[in-house]
Amino acid sequence: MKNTNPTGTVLYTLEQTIKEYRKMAQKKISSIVHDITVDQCLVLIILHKNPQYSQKEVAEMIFKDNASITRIIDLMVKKDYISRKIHETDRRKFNLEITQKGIETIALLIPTIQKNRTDALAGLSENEIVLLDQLLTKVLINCKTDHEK
Amino acid sequence: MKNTNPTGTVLYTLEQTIKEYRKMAQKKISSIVHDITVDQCLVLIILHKNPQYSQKEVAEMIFKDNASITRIIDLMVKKDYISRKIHETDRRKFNLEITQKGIETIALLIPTIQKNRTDALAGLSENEIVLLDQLLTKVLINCKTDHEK
DNA sequence: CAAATATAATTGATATATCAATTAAAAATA
DNA sequence: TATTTTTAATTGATATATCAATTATATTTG
Repeated sequence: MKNTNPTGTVLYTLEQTIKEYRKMAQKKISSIVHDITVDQCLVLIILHKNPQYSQKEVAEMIFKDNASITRIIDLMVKKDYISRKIHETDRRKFNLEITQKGIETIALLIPTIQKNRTDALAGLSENEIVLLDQLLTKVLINCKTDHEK
Repeated sequence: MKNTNPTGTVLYTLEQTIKEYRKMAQKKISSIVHDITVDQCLVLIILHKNPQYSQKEVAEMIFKDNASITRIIDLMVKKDYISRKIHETDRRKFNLEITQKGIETIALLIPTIQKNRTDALAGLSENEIVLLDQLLTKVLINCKTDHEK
């Protein structure tokens, strides 16, 4: 009875879980702010905490590649959440500045974002959360070392 | 020291882990068969085990929505992995048949797919895998019940 | 049976993911 | 310093995700 899912592995549950979490989180966020995605929220939060980050650094923080982050930030600039200014000392980079609208949006959404996380983890003890993180990290490292060689 | 990741939750590790797994799996699969994606492989496997499944049933099995599965199968039909025939008794549905090329591809890829999974879970005991699955399922159910209401 | 409702699949619009190629600028090195 | 190599960001191509609207067909119900 352990493996009833199609491919017989926990990796299926992993896939399904993150998908449901994303759906749930997006639904809650959309109900407060209509023109923002979960990923765009994360970019705002990262930049809020680390105003000096380049696109590349933001990308690494949320596991996106450079191409994805370019497009995500393009959209955020269009929607006036962020502005791009050329970096003073390294002209390959940008300074990314959160706009007033961006700041207001963060304030509006932070409670929701935090609630999404606690809701997702409801019923798990502190120990279980730590354990989950450890087990996931093992899998993560396996995959990383595997495809980096 | 528990949470060093940007948003301070295990959900980040979850996101990162599934992304690395997908990358690793795609890389290994691409090295054997060049014109197929991980998701397309899954469709082949599902149909192989359940030849009578409709698109909708395949979709549910791998957590895709109808729109996604329509497009995935479109591509697979174009690449001659699958053929669509109208269902005899319910003309809203299709019978999806794996082609000869599809069957050969499955045979070629199954060892790789299985190796990907065991590699990803290397170093985890049976108990740990069961535990991981249980913890993930708790999160999954939290998210589902949350956004289904 | 006819009308209303439900279901399977498709399509359009928009966002993200991935890979490869490109550009511009910075850093390293001969 | 001139040349080579790296790095940051962009762009193009293709695949997938999500939502909403639509089409065609089945099923239910009045």
